[in-house]
Amino acid sequence: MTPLSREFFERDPVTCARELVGAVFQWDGCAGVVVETEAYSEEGDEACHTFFRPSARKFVETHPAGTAYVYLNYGMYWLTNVLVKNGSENGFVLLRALRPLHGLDEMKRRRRREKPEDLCSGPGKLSMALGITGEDHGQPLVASRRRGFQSVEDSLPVEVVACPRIGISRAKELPWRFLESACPHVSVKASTKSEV
DNA sequence: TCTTAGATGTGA
DNA sequence: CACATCTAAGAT
Repeated sequence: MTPLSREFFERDPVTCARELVGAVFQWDGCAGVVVETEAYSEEGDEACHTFFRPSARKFVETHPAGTAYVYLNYGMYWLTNVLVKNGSENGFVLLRALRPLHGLDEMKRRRRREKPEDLCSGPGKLSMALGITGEDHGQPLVASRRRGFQSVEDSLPVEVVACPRIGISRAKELPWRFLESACPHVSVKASTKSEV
């Protein structure tokens, strides 16, 4: 296990989203394997916040790669993203699902659910299980021992599939959702299967 | 297992 | 007013 450095997030969002699947995300006492992500691109992606929110463009300008971008969705769910930034292809990776590893009791308490598959199987659930809120918006997810990503070298390779993103109304066709194939902890099973 | 309606706050 | 969601409830 070695921490992902800022350089990891200084590439394009699609590559980062795909490669984050299989990494471990830890947040204080809780941790889980990333099993589902989505990429959002600052340029040419109408579903990205930067497309219709000046404040999001400002956020990209004023923060380094690896910063948490957290916002409230549908009035009640926090969604957790990582800023990806290399100068030419900026964007975000949305964390959509984890397979819980540590801190299950705390997750269960926050989620008011018992089954492990119900704890982090969706972006709103994930943030709730870990206790991520708007307070964490703008906080770094690199260069911290307790909060951030770890690569797992000695794990078996997982099969990652790409398919269209979920729950958006624009740019629906882009296959920028990445998930671990046949994993019971994802939010929605893969539709159009194309192995990566 | 699936489909549906309703709760809810904020940026533009 | 749209929105990168979730849950309970009801039908199948």
